[in-house]
Amino acid sequence: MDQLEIFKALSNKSRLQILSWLKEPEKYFPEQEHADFEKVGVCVGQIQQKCGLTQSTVSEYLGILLKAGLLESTRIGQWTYYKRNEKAFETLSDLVKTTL
Amino acid sequence: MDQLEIFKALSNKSRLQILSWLKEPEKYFPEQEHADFEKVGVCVGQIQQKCGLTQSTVSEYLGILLKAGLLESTRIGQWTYYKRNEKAFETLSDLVKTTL
DNA sequence: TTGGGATATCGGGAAAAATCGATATACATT
DNA sequence: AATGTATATCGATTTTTCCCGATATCCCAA
Repeated sequence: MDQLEIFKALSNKSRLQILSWLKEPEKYFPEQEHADFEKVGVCVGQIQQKCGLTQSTVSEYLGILLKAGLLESTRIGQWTYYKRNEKAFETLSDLVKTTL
Repeated sequence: MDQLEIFKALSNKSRLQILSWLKEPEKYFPEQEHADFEKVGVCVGQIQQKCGLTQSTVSEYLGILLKAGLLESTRIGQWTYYKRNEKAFETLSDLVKTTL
């Protein structure tokens, strides 16, 4: 768990927004055909539509959050689904409380 | 408590380092003549020496951490002392756990 | 009230991040 | 094999951050 990398990943309004949407996918995204929110999360295209950023930017941002360990991804067919890694947020919370 | 501002403040190796030093001033800084670590923290000059950055950079960095609410400052004579605002770290920890 | 020391602010050059369009890759369907 | 769709990567431009030196401000002591 690289503190600096995580804080950099969190230093962007759009990325914070994405994380908050992914906290309650059923609230912020329409039904998905091929996969379950709970199991695998939300696909890139859905996230992109809400963001209002280009596909390439959103893909990169998701990569940044993934690399920092805050998201997990699953490829199913032509789609890549992203969901939060809740464990990472708990670990981060503890880190902020005890060692930061 | 502005999430984004806080995460930006934490997105820098030197600033993280400073925060960690200020967690245990007596361990990382020599005795101070004019003030108490517990009460007011450590003065800019001491912090600068450990950083190896210029005086202006360190002053700016402390300002960033102060503005984000992570530090508190006290002016005594010609010195400005900075110490951690532990309450802010607890609040941040909770925020990461519950709302982020 | 003048000089010196501590800190803050200003202006700038270099490095990194944000963000895009274009293109590549990967998979599914026909 | 060819086409279409979803995502990833590349290259480029703009914006932001990093970090410095120079200067200004603030405070103390002589």
